[in-house]
Amino acid sequence: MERIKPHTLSGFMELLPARQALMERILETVRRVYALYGFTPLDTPLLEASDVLLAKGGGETEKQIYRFQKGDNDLALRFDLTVPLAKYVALHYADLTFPFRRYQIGKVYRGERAQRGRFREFYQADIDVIGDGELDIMNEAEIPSVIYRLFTELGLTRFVIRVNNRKLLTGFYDMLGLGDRAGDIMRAVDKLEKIGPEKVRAVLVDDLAIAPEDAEKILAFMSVKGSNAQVLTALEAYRGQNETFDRGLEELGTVAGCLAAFGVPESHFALDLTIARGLDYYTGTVYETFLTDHPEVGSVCSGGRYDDLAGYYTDKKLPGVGISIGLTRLFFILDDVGLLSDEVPTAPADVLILPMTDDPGPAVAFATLLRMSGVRAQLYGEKRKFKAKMTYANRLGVPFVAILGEDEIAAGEVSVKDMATGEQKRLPLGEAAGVLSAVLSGREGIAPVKE
RNA sequence: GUGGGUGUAGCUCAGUUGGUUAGAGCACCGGAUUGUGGUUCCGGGUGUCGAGGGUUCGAGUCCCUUCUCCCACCCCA
Repeated sequence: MERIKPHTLSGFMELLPARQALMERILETVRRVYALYGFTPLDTPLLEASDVLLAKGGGETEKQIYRFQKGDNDLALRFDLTVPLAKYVALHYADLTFPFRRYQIGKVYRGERAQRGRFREFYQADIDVIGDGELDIMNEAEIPSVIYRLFTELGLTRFVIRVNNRKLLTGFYDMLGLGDRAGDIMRAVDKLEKIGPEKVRAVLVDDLAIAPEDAEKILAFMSVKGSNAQVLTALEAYRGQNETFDRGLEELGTVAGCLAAFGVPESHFALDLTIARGLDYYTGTVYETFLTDHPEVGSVCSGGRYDDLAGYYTDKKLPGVGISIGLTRLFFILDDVGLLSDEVPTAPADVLILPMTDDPGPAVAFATLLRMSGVRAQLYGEKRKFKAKMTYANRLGVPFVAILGEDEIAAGEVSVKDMATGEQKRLPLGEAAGVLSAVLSGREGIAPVKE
């Protein structure tokens, strides 16, 4: 028989058990924090009708989406969680309560070429607040606090949430009479940090045919840096020339002004005029979160305010604000730089029970007793040499082994071995269960990431 | 989609101007130790040299085709 060489497609992450356990822990943390802010869980199909997913049409989406035929059905894999949300909200509009706050964690698919930190299948963890007709600015101000809380609970300390406002930018470009070029310009300016001001100037002037004096004004505007207060003060100089700009400045001030009350320290928050976000549907506050030590992998969390979520599906005006965390990318980089915690108990069980006799009854009964006490217990039933059983325990990383041989069974006891210290003790069954339960509780609450 | 690399053991890699039976470390398996793992010692190579074709007395090595994966761009989490 000819064997097929097993392989996993590039751009698809596949983890070994210990790593997967850490990933699950991160997923749990994300769910817990999102729920803490009043977001309700939502799930939607991985697969949708192509006409639904591609309602917007054209552009990168069409190029990158996985699309195929099954019978007469034209299907596509979701490439983000926002479009499915738009469909969902339009479809169930009558049954939802607005503002609708949902979180969704799921895999999305993009048929682009994989590279370091770029995946073709990856987890996104989204939150969005959808308003019916209107949505207060406070929702935009609250978003950074969710990011801050979540990243902190994950164990991260070195990250910065960068915030900008699209109205500020479009207003500014309108002032220069470049409103219709805003998209191209923003994309060029977005590269400032990566390629430097000289190259951005070249792109603006040579590639985009922007007048040199306008390019100077753009670069001067983008060079506004400093504390939040300093940036806001510097922006005051532009006030009064454009209504949209002024509104953007107000909004940015409001968002920055709420930070302290929301518990976000200024050290983890930066007004950054170069942030624009590639997606063109943002209309207000935009967010990008970077790991301070690893800017090269790009944003691990981004999003913003949009005015029209579901215009392709409904007449209802549904403004919203949301963010998406690239969990797979985040996990990849943390693992890559050795930041994933090695203190998290990733063993699949706390106690491995080794029956030494032909009759498994006593071992099964002890396993049941442990599980009743909330201790994760696993039975090892294979008839192998004792040494092999111990090796198995060692490789699983279980902290305790419980040995039930003839002597122990006859005495109504069990030998409990602490794998870390090598210490071994014989205890009555009930007492052993109590001791293990007590020792093992209080091992929770360790962040999945160390810093 | 564009451009550039790569491919030898489970992993990281070495392999001379083409030369006979393809190597190292780690990992893994067995034993020392039949009720004690993680340390130590002894033993074991587990391989379609990515695939197909060609040149040659002879190909891991040279040529062609193809696939794969990686890196960068585009774009993005």
